[in-house]
Amino acid sequence: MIDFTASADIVAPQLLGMVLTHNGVSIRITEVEAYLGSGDEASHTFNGRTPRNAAMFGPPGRLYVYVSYGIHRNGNIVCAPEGTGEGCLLRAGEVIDGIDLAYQRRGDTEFHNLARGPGNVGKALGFSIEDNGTPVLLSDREREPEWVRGPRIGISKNQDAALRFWIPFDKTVSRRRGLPR
DNA sequence: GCTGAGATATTCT
DNA sequence: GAATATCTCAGCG
Repeated sequence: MIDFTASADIVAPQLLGMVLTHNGVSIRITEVEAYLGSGDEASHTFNGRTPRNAAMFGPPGRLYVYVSYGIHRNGNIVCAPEGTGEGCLLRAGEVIDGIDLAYQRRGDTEFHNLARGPGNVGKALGFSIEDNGTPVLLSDREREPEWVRGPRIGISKNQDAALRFWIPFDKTVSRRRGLPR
């Protein structure tokens, strides 16, 4: 079982390949990003505690959901001891259960696009603001999959930090503008 | 495959 | 009141 009181960049690779179940849909996690508490300018918690990011300072192993660009619901798993403010952003996954429900929420699309990209993960799993602080349902994985780490995506600060973790060559991992596979 | 534009909650001044 | 944000989609090649 994962020790969620560890730092986010320690927990992140352990999440890869695990099955997350929420609101009737299960995904196998294929891509995550770690956001640290201090010294990480890109983290929501960098400028201290606010009503929005309160859940990230709460007990680890819980959910932190926030609205991105006013449109998307992005989900994080809270890491590190309570009060630290670290988390792992769920960037992509492969839907393995509740597929009908996922299609219903996402509309007609390619199968591997169902939970490809952070906003789409939130949509497929039906994240909402009310889910803040709710426990995360994770299955144990049988063995650790192969994974790699690299720079994060879609942020404007501290891009050089290699805090993105993903399973290489997986169809469901978001391939952003001309970045390495 | 790549580019450009749009959407609004939250925070900062 | 203004700026920013852990993006996504349609439209084109």
